[in-house]
Amino acid sequence: MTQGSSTTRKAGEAQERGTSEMGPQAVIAPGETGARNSTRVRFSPAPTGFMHLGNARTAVFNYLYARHTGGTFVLRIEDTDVTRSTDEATQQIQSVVRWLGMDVDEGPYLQSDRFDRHREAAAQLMANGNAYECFCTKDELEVRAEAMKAAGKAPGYDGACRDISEAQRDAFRSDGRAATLRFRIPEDGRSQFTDAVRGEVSVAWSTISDFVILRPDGSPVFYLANAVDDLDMGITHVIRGEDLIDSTHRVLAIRRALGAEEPPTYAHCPLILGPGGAKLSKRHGAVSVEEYRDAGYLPQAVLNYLAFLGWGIADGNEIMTADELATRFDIVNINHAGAAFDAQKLEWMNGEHIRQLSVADLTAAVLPFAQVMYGQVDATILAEAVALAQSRATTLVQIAEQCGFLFADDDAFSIREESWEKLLGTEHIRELLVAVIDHCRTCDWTVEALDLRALLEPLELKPRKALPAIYSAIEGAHTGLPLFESMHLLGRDRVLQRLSDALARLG
RNA sequence: GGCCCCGUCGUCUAGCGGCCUAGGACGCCGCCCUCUCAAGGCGGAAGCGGCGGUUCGAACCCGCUCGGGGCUACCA
Repeated sequence: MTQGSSTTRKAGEAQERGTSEMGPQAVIAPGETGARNSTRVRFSPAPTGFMHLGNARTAVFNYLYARHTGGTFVLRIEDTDVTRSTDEATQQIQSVVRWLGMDVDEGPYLQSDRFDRHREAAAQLMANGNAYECFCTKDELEVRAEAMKAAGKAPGYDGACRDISEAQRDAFRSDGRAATLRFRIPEDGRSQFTDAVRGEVSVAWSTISDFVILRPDGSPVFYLANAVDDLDMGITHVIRGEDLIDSTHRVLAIRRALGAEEPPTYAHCPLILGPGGAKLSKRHGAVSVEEYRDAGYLPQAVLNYLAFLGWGIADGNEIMTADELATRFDIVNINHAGAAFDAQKLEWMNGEHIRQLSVADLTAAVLPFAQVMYGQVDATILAEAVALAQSRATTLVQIAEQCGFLFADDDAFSIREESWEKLLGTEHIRELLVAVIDHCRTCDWTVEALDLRALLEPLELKPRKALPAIYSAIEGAHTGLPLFESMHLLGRDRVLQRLSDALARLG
């Protein structure tokens, strides 16, 4: 609960800042090219689960557009469904947004802090005849919807309470029935708006039935809260998933009924699909941002990848920083077709970003993973190993694993099954190990002196055939970080120990 | 069922009536480099869902068809 109250307080503060932000004069910091313009976008997820990649992509688009226009990026938590919303999810959303490097300019606002305002708007809608009380119970609605479906008709609300008399309403109330508030949809005509990515979107009102805007417990439903908050918060651009495109007609209707003049610009983005084109789900593997974070993905890589899902530019280079993306990003380049999530491409992109990091930065990123795996690690040794691993890994976890032979306790060191087989299959393996041991006992402990290739010729062995065995003995795998550097980092004693262990194991 | 949307290599995409014998990227295959593995370099296979129009000319415009998706909640 501590978490919850701190979130609420934070949201409240931000809210005040938001309303008092308009000072008499806008101050432009020296060196800045211009004032923040009036573009206001918001990322407004429902805190009902983990941060899905689709949600994250929506956040990225909004953030990039805010930065592109010099506008304001607002975070609003749509927790109108109190039964499904959790404080943990609210925290996770913020933590993921922060991890991805997206600075929130305003918020987080919690819709649950604004229920009074939503109820006020609902009262206004009731007063001007755009909403009415509905006393139908959920069970009744379900039964009637089934019946309509069976009759081959659209299963929406049948308007039973639309025009009942005050006397009937009183009767329902004295029956102890609780009322929801429904929005009154126009009888005929069409709803129409211009979508920045879809163009003209229109639908007949007759296909939309009166919908609930206020629950019996007084909490608002999405449509109401969404309309009111976008209005109150001065949102100018709504960038979100295409799954919400049909709800736009309802939100816009509420807006108008509330007396709003100009609607915001809506931009509905294609959904992110799983492999095969089906909806992306847990069946397809990791679908939450947290999972990628924990698997050793760099935030800048995830952001980069997500930016190019459903958005594209002609330029060949796809590896970009957040700043470059913000410069290039624009709504006109958002695609129409759904985009399948490609974990392989994300992995490749992560590798690219890993390679762009300085060794110091990469080491800092790998350190927490290495510590979880091996306890305390020597930062200097780690940095040297990371430098060797940088071009050999696509995730931070892989790097930590490749460095494992340096940090794992000696009694925990083991050789992979297939690598031991490789060693066994190596010609003159005994002589080779003996020669390497002899060499390592006395040679200078430098990378140059540890170049084992000179030892191979007398045994008539090729590096390509023979060295993997030594890789196995030293690193526990026949593939790994460059051998001579690795031996140098491991140190003479441990190298000799591992080599003689291997020799002994040969029997 | 109804309403709405979408359709370029396996995947992400460029294309916006002639610049397209369709470009780039991931993945895949081959070669080079090389102490393993990678990284890197070079090369290759692979696509306009289909059918009709319109036009001198269509990936781009129109119609139909097929396929995919979304919505149709007191979820968002």
